Amino acid sequence: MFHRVSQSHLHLLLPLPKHRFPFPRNAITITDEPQQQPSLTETDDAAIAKLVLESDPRSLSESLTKPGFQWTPELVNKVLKRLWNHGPKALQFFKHLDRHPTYIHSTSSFHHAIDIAARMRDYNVAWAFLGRMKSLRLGPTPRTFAIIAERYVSGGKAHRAVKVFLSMHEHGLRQDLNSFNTILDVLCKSKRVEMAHNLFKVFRGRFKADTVSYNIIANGYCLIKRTPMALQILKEMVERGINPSMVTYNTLLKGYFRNNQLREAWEFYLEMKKRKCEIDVVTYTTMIHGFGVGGEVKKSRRVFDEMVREGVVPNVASFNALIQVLCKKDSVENAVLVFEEMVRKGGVPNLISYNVVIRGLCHVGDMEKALKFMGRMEKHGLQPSVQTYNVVIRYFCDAGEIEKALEMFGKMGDGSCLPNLDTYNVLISAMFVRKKCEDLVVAGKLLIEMVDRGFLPRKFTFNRVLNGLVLTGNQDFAQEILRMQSKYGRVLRHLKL
DNA sequence: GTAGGGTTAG
Repeated sequence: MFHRVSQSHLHLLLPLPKHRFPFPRNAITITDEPQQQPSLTETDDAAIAKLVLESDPRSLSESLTKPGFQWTPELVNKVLKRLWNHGPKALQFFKHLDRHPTYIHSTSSFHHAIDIAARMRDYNVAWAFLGRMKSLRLGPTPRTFAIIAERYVSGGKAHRAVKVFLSMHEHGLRQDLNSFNTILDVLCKSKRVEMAHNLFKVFRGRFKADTVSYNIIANGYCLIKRTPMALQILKEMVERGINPSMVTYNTLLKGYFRNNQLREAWEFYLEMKKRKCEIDVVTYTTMIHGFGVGGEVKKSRRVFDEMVREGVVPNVASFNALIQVLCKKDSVENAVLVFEEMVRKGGVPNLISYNVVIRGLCHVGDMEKALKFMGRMEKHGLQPSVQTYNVVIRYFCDAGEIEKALEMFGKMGDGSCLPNLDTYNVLISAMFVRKKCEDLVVAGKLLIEMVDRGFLPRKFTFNRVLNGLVLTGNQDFAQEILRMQSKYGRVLRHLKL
């Protein structure tokens, strides 16, 4: 019963688009005369991303190497960012351009490519890029190793990350305090705090650990809600004659809130004042957010007023904190009032402001107003992000408005903002609520599409879709999905079907 | 781009 499915997500039900005329006319002019190089416009990166998405890999090379078109690192980076959620296409683009007769990739583009490859856990490709950088004498730089280490840690290979750091010198790079702090931070941000702390204890002497190093470790312990340990780190740094900074104190303060220790947080703040700390905008914002989500909305507002009284100017983050608090613990109406107040006072809402308000509106079921806010973003020079779409899609699904969710998803498919892992997960789950045969077919198509785009579905998702298809008599399609496993065998091995 | 505040559910 495909006829009930709306236009906007037809692309799921149809074969992939065939190669079309490369660039939208006028967006880019390709000429054979180098003298007439077109000037770059804002739409170039969008048009190129679209071309890459739609064209056949074999013909792509020619289109990209047409003489007369001027590539710049900035343009290449913009295109890579647009293709961020389509790793394979992004890398295809990068590799093709790497064979361009005259254009040579910049270090930052290599970093994007390495990041994308490693995120897909294709570490071999990432290292191959590093080798290519080396042969072009563009790197590697400390940043290159930071990226690789970060991806190893988030891929569950923290030990490899540490190894990479320890082998930096083999690539001609000095291990210094900066790179030491970076690896510590990478480990801490992924909650491998013990490992970071051990590394820290081994090397703090050699690298002369500084305030930053200690702050990173203290923050790590705050992230895993071990504030006593964070306090211990603070004590230790003082003992070793290293001065804590406002960053240190704000880190601890946030740690107390995160651990739901509101009283301790307040006492810590009073202590800061007693010690004549110059309470800054971060301190206040931390408290506005902390007290609010802890349920003390009045206190949150009082802190906001106190900040203004003390002559500390609230910035967007401060407003966002208050808006978020009101959405969660008060009413979305009041949150919107604060949003409007900020605009009236000349404050410029950013992506987070919008996402917070939109989520708040969705949460109370006011989808109409949420969409209105989405439309307003452009006035502030913003475009809905993948998070914006995900929120709206999620709440449409929760409300049972599957068609509208798919319609939203269709808008992303236009290429303005590619869906990410969360988008697919939310949408695939939603395909089970109506218990309709055709919904499961869509779920299957979504599953194939996400794998195609370099996302790894959870084993659960995979089995759920397969079972659903088999139960609804779609044996053939289930087979097709199983075949996909062998195609992507290496990547999907963890699924153990 | 060595560190701190603001965005994903109940």
